[in-house]
Order: sequence, then C-alpha cells, then structure tokens
Amino acid sequence: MGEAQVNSQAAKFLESLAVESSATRFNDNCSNCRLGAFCLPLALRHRELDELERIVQRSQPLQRGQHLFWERDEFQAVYAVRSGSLKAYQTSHEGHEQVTGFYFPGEILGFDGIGTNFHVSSAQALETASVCTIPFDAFEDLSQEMPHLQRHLMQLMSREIAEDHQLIALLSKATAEQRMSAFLIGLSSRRGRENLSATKFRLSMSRIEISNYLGLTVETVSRILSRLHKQKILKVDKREIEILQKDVLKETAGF
Amino acid sequence: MGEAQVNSQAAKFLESLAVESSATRFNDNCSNCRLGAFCLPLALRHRELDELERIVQRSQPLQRGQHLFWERDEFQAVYAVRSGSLKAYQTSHEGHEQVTGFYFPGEILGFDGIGTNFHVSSAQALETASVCTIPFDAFEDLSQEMPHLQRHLMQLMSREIAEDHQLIALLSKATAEQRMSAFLIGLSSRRGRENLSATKFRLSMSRIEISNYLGLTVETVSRILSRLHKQKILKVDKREIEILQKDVLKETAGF
DNA sequence: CCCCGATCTTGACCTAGATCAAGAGCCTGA
DNA sequence: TCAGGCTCTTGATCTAGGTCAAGATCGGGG
Repeated sequence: MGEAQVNSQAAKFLESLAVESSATRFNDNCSNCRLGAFCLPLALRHRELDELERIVQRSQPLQRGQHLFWERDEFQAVYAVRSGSLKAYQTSHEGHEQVTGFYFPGEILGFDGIGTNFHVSSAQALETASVCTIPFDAFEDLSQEMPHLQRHLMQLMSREIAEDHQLIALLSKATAEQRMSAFLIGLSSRRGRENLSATKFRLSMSRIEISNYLGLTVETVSRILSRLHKQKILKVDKREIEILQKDVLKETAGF
Repeated sequence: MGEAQVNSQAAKFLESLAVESSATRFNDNCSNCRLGAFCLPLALRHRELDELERIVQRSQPLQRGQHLFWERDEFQAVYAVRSGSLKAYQTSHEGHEQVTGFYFPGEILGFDGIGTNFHVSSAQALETASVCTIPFDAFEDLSQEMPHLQRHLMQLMSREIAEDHQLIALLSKATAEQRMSAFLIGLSSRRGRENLSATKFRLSMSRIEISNYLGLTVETVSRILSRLHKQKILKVDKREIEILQKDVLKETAGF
C-alpha cells in the first residue's frame, strides 16, 4: 500500500470525523499560540491564561469565500484571526459593498455587534483562514475577575475606533494615489508585525475588494498599481507585490 | 391650539431648560439628570448609581471654541455631554482638519484614547457646553463590581464603531447630496432622541465644519443647502434649519 | 456706531476619477 | 480539453465636485 494512499485514507477518515479532527488539529492553546504576545499582550498569569483557554473555541478553518458571520446574525462572540485573512463588509440597500476592514493574524473582529446584539457587518474569508471564537458572555464573566483582560478588550476596541478614524480621514480628502499608498503601507506594517516580509507579499484580496475599501473603482486601483509599477515604486505581478521604494510610498501616503 | 404647536412649545421649554442647566445647574447628580435613561440606560440599583455618582465629576461649562482635550493629551477620562455640543477632529500633517464626529447631550466622547493611552483627536465645544467627566481608572474599577456598567461601556464603544462604519460607507460612495441628506437626517433623529423638535433646529457647527466632516468643500455644502431650500425640501436661514420634507431627505440619503 | 475678519453664497472654470467599452489573461468545472 | 465567467488592464470620454474669484452678510471688539 503506497504512502499516498495511506494519506488519502487518513484524510478521508479525518473528514468523516470532521468535528474530532478540528479537535485534534486546531486545539493548540493560547499559551503556545505564536501570536500570543500580539493578540493578547497582557501580563497574564498562568492561572489567568488557563481560564481564558477554557472559553476560547477553535474550529475548522474557513475556506475561501466562506462566511464567519453575516450582517444581522445574533452577536455571540468575537473572533481572533489565527491564520489567513478575512474582510468585513456592509451592503448598502442599493447593493454597493462597502468593505470596512481587512483582518490578519492576531487581529480581532466582530466588535460591531456588541452594541446592538447583532452584527451590522458580514465577515468572509479571503483565503483559507482559521479563527479562535471567543464567546462574549463567557469572556465578559471572565473579565469581571481579570481587570487586565477587560482593559485589553477595551484597548482593542479603542484601537479599532482610532483606525476607523484614519480611514475616514483617508476617504474624506486623500487622492486615489494617496489612498493606495496608505493601504499598501498599512499592509506592509502589519506583515512586519507578524515577522513576515514587509516588502514582498501576496494580496489576498481582489482589486474589487480594494476598491470597495478605498472608495475607488476597480479601474482606478488597477491604473494606480500600473503607474506605481512603471515608476518602479512597486513590483506588481498579478497579486504579488514587492515594495521597492517604501520611503516614496510613505511620502505620498502622507500619514 | 393645534397639537403641533403644543409640541413645539414643549420643545422650546425643554430647550430653554437645557440652556439654563448648562449655566446654573451643572452640579446636579446622575440620579436626577434628565439624560439619565439615555446616557446610562442601565438597570442600575440605587446603590450602584450612588457609586457611579461618586466618581463622575462635573465642572464649569466650556465656552464656544474651548477644548475639552487635545490630540496627544494623556488619556484620563471619557466625557458625557450634558448640554451643548462638541466636535472631535484630527489634523493631518498637511493641515487638513478631519472632523470625526459631533457630540450632543447624552453622547459620550473620548474613547479613542483608551487604546494608546493618549488621545488621537481633539475635542472642542461648538457652543457653550457642559460635560460630565468620567475618570477612566475609577470607572474601570467600578465596573469590575458592576457587570451592567461594563457591558454598557462596551456597547457605547461598539455603537461608535458601527457609526464610524456608516460614515465610512457614506464617504466612500455617496454623492454630495446624499451626504448632506444623511447628515441632516442624523441630526434630526438625535434631536428626536432628546425630545426636542426633530424638524426645526439650529446648526451649532459652521458650514466649514460640516464640509470637513462630510469630505466636501464649503462651497459644495453651501450650494446643496441652497438647492434643497429652493426645492422646498428644507427651509434654510443661516444656521436655522427646518426640514419640510423628511421623507424626500430620507429617500435621497438612502440609508 | 463702525470696522475688520470670518463665514457664507454664487458664478465660471477645470480636473481627478467615474463611466463606458473592449480585450486579455485566469481559474474551474464539465 | 474547452467554454464561460471571473478578474484585471488599458483607452476614450464624461461629469460631479473641486478650485478660484468676488461679493454679501454677519458678529464681535473698540
């Protein structure tokens, strides 16, 4: 019996036990999560971490295009991205899709639902992505006993507010070129935070999604990328991006 | 005497109260604050309210133009508006002022500072305004013992996030007319929430401030107001606004 | 009371980016 | 393997709203 066949059978077996497989393959814990320091930069004691551990759920990775939650879904949890990436978006009733954010490993999404008890945006995986589910009720109870945790959560929400304000300023006055530059610089610095190459990476979102985030049209996004490529500020090959002159990009971003 | 007239008189009475209270009664306590149910819609027990009371500080009203806090100030408190109105804004380093929000009685501002421990926007009174200062450390300690309070705070932050997302969608795709309509509808419904006339009011912000909020120029704001006036959708007399056809406005706002 | 600077309005013109159109790579599933 | 539908690019044209300019109006200080 060849090894390939063994693997294929093993895969089938795991599939048939989807729930169990999620239990066996994604049950790493918070203490040894390589994002730990970034996702929860708290001086958590061991006992506290154990408690947090107890409530966090890890499930099967989402496939590209799959939704984590939908607008109007009841709010039950916030989600920490473990790997891959997602977008959050709202659909205006004329059908325009407004992307409100992209989320990468270590970032948390779903806060929009706390206020109204249902989500006001949808979240969709841009590529295979795994997330930790943090049931909110349990989290709230837990944070009653752990001041660190409570403060941290608020810091995360506050940071989201601050980032939104950045985006608002961008959409309000910046030119198409400034928007694209700021966007790329943002992606780059988030990559850096993950200790991945900050100059060379693959876009997980389409030009359309970028345009719906930056308040531009696909054509404009495409044109600007072409221009930056011609100017040798970027190397653009389909979704592969290499930033050649970050200083220039930062300059035009002007933020 | 028609009912409309009665309502309008009641509204005028309440308005006059608001002015008086800002001038003379700013040291009332939470239990008898007429905004109580709106600002803190919690099922707070008496004892809890007393505790909250203990940490909230009420100071002299701010005069028009005075700042509540500045960008880069150390974050120490969040603020509940008692009367009057304020704007929050950031200044890009090319000098453009981006207004990120207007705040009216019962609304809370200052959340942007929690994440970084210093404010990332400035807050300035648009007219005489009184606020309650809620020192954040004390508030956090208090909310450790009061789950209601903690959840409420997060709801307020979450709501701010949701509102920001609305603004983002607006700035991203809406026409100048849609932006103005949405803005006016927003003001109107907030007035309604305060039990003041939702159709007739005075703008506390200048055209310039509106334009810096909506991502337009003063000229455009002015032109659109003139147009809406000519079309008899609004009555505009300097800063006095009367909404004549709210349905039309809502229609064009499309939200 | 008038004066001065800020705010607001209106008109004429211009431009960044939208829209329309067409074609070239692509994945994907039959 | 190919067909059909995406995504992406590039060009030609159009237009909403920005920019510039000139007054009008308002409000606060002397």
